[in-house]
Amino acid sequence: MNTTEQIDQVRDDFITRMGVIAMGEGLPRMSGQIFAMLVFEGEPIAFGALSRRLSVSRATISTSIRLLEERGLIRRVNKTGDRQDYFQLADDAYAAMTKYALAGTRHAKAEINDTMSKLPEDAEGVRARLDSFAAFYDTISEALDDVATRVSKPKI
Amino acid sequence: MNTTEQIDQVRDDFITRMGVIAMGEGLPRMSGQIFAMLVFEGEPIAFGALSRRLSVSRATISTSIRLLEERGLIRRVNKTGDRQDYFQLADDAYAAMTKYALAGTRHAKAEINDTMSKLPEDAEGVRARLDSFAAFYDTISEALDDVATRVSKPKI
DNA sequence: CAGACTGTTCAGATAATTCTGAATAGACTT
DNA sequence: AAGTCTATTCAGAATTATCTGAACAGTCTG
Repeated sequence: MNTTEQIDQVRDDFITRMGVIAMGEGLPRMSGQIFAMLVFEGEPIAFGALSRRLSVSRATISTSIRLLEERGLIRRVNKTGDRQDYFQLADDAYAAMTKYALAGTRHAKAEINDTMSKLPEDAEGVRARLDSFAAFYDTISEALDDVATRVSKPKI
Repeated sequence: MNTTEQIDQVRDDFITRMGVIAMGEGLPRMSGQIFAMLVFEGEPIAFGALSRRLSVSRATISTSIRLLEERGLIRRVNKTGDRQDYFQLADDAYAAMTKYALAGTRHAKAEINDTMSKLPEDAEGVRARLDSFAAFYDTISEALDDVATRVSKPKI
């Protein structure tokens, strides 16, 4: 087995695993696999190549790509002289990932707070418990906020 | 509208919302709703009451409960003189929740590391990119670990 | 012991997600 | 302009997740 074959095998394995990990994080498998492929390859990959190498229809690539773009995880780039779209990791992909999670925990906290605001004055026990719950999401949010800044590339 | 009716309405609304939040965090809606109900009520709730108040079959309660127990989020308690099982939040429910997430990020990092170990020596670019990816999960893991300790009740 | 009640399991039903192929529209080439 | 290549959209197919009812085993009660 030569080096190229070895790398191909490692890459396919990595893609498979990251598809599973992605599902655990609330992302569709295919989006995770595309992300994994972009991490692995580094350089921009063509739309058609994604469809071919992941053995999946162009329609699926299109919708998976959209999700990744919406979350700020990937970037669409043009190669002059080629009509295809190319994709690569966003510069701040990991920060974007973190911020998305952060938005989720903040939203959860907001929902809890909103619930609390509707409680009658005398519902002290409930209020205390919801407060603890909200505090938990707050603690996580703080931690994620910290991660986001640590992970962000310093803009020069 | 009296206070009891008001609280009932707020509770049902809270349960609905938390079902949605739970889905966003990779938990089935019903598990989230049960968890929400236990947070809201504070005191132990009977198996039958869960089925009735969430308008769902006993089979569903049984499997949802199992998931929550496996994750250490709730506790099954006995009431003397009552054959039903009762459930309440685990003492360290929020810490358990955090630890579960932490296990996920550590697993992700392990998968990436495993992939790296299979790379041929000369695949420097790939190695560097996977290293950044792993470092990201590491940063999140650290943050979650910190949250876990901050959220844990000090055992007296 | 017979009957009532409890929680679990599992096959099948139901609902939700994800993927595909066909249709479409835009852009480039000749 | 006609033909080719591109990405997107969308209705329906395929897959996956979730819920249910029935069967079951255990436990209590009379």
